[in-house]
Amino acid sequence: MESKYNPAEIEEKWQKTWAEQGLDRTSTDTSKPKFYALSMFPYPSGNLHIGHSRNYAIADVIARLKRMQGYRVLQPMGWDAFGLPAENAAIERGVPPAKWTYENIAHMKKQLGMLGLSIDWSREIATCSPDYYKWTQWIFLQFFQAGLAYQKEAAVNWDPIDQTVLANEQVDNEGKSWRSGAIVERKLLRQWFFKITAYAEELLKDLEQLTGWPDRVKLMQANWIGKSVGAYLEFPIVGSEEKIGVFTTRPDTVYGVTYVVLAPEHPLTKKVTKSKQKAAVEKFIKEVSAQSEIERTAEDKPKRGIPTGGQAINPFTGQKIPIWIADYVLYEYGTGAVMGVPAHDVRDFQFANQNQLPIQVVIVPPENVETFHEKPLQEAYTEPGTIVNSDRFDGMASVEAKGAIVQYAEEKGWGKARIQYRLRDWLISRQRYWGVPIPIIHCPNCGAVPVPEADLPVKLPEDVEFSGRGASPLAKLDRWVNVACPSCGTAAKRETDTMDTFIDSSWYFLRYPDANNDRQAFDPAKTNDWMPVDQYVGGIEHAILHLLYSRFFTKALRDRGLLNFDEPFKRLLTQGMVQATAYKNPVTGKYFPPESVDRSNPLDPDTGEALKVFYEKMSKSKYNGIPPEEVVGKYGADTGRMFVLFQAPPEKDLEWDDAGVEGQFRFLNRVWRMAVEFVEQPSAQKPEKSKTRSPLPPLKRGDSPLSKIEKDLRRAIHTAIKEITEDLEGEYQFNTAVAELMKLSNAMGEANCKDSPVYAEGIYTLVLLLAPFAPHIADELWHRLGNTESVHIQAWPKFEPEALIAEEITLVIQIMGKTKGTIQVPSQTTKEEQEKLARESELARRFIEGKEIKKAIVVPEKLVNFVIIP
RNA sequence: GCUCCUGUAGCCCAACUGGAAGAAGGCGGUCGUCUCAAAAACGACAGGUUGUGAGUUCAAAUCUCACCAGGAGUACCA
Repeated sequence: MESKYNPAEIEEKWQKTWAEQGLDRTSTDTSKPKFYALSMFPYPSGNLHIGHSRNYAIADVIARLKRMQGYRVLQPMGWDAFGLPAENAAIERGVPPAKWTYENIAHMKKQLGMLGLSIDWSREIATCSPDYYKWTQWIFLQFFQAGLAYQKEAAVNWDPIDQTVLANEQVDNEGKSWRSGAIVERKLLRQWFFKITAYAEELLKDLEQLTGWPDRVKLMQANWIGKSVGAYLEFPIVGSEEKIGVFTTRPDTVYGVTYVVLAPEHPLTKKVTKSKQKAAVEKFIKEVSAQSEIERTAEDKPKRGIPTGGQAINPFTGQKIPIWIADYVLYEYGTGAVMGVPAHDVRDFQFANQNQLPIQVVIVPPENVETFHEKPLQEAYTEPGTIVNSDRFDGMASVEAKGAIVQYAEEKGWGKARIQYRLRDWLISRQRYWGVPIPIIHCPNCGAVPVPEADLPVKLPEDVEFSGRGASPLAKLDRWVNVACPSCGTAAKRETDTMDTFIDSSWYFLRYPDANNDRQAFDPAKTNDWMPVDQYVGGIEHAILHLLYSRFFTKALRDRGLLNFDEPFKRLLTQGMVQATAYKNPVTGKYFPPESVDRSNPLDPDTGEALKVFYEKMSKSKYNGIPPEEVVGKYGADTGRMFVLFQAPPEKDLEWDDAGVEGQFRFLNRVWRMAVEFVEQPSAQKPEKSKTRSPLPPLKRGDSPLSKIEKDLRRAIHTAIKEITEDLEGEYQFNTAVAELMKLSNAMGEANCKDSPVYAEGIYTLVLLLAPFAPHIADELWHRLGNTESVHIQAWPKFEPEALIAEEITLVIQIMGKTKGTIQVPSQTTKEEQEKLARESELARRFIEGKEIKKAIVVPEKLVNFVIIP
């Protein structure tokens, strides 16, 4: 038997053994409680780097812990396999997308295998497989029948690089595409949408139940949904039957409205414009529409507007007020028109001042009702206050006036209460090839007709050409496009758009519990049994996108009677990125591979300029991605796992550090040596062999009571069990859990009782506690200790409370909050006894002699603080 | 601009619900043991105003306020 720790050998051996024994298969023993551990499935880009593995290592530790704790655990894996890179590979290199994708999957699956993850591969799914996307199409049809999928013409985000439209969620705050980084353009197109807005209120409200989610993710979703409570009010147009509807959150300011503004795109613009203004208005609209979205909404840009010459009536005051159009009013939000209250809105104030529009104060600060009018307003007063100049509402508090004015408006028929959301419907069609075909046939007689269920899947044709230009390859494929209408038989055409790939990932977690079902998307009984996901692990970048869409899908499918729960992910852990050193020329922006530069003096090999050295997210383009093979080959997967778990708390970014990796390797070596020496030592107290799932194999204990050394070691052992279990069950502090493992190993090394059964208990416990983190070495050592079954099916150790009790404890003595020293006192004494012992101690007496003690503060088992009168 | 997070030794990071100026663990550093030497291993050590300033408290890294620095989200949403 080799006595040196050889990770390459044992890792391969155990991975093979586990596979043969089916150790990673999902248990079907329903007498056990279930635990569904899920990592966000990867896009098969071709290569895994060590950054990805952090995600899987975290989920794997949790899955392995839960298995040892007696749960039946589902930890599946799959591939988010549709998407543009495959298509780009086809355009650039002529490789068919399917071939490219499946080859990448094969390679990445091998890489994942090296990490020793306890994944049930019998449930593997790939979203690009017809077995899977058949059901994506089926779900689309469910949505279509429920009125949740519809077509409309809308101004949409067009990505000029990827040649497709994008959903709002997929455009960042700089107006750039999430994928290509291109500035998106506005286009008016007829597209497919999912009616996610129908669930706006529930998506917002149910965030409250997600107590296992990080607050910031919930906050981001709440902001994205953007609920505003206010009123819809109508302003009749002078000389017309029509009215301008506006949404406002400040109905309490309606008596201060001095003008109304329409968005330039607003259809009423043409009707209200007087002939004198026509030319100027048209010119203005042309200028605005020529601007890009970002130009138009730039922060420091002055608000530009122009009068239409038309007038409206403020029904509350009966006054005639001018109608303007301005670029700061967004057509897409609310009604595309706003009421102007310059006295009480920052933007309106700025706009009114620029354009010499009147300002009417209707709310004043409650403390200076009398004097507020004496000076002209310097800025908008947006705080609550007392209502003035508002007829019957004068003197009312503005917060109360909100409701009163809305009620009054309802009585008079001028408007009503309204809740407005920022969330828009989800644009789901994409003008690309490598995605799920939308199962719709457009018939000249019947309109949009769903493909009958029996004809699913609508397969993606494989013999297509990729030019990379113009319309999607599907649109050019006549023999695929032309089809008879399923309803009336007339010559009709297939929908040639494919679905947003975020649809594929909005339900994959529902498929895993029943991944090989060829008759249903999933058997509701199985999915309802396993769902919701107990622990979901993934990147923060999906805080809105994937996580919001999945919540929407869950609720929509629940309402179709397919699911019996409201939320898909009970607990969410958003892990930080793994960063590595990147070398960049700050002038040219070019990155260099670390091996091409001198690390002590990094210079650009081409120009000789000094390079900037910094940590950045691992990526191919920055030459700083570390392939798992490199780490696994050098130190083994166990070391790699230990490092990413230890180096930083899971939600924080982590900096790759070669020296730190070596530190973990050293630690595993130390554990190895300790266990092997124990096995080889003849005098060691080996426990009886046991096949049972008892917390620990029963130890042979002598009759003699434990020595102090043994008691101290035992306390260290059980403290480690307690701390590590808490770290893994509560807030997921893998970094401190690993530190506890190290502490235990240090305590073992120092303990001078290698022949004691307590030492044996320590060895066994250390290996068991190590198992979720470093599964290979743990199983190898477990077997070397004489066990015949895997460490991973053993019961997780439980700490014994009495083992934690120390005989003596240290009490801190403070005088006026200043520490003066410590005394040793017996443990398990009362607060009063502790105070008495402290008071009588020589240490305290030195300070309190002859002084009056005002009071003594006792923190049990910790300190006694005397407050004295000097 | 608004909202949120972070700020502890050369570096990464601990510190339970406020409770020791002995702050866990790791990396790096220094010194020693071992060795012909080195690596590995083992042992020992290393003066840090807990970003700054104020406040609350018997007691503050921990609570409050202001400021500084870094990061994230969001941005004319009416």
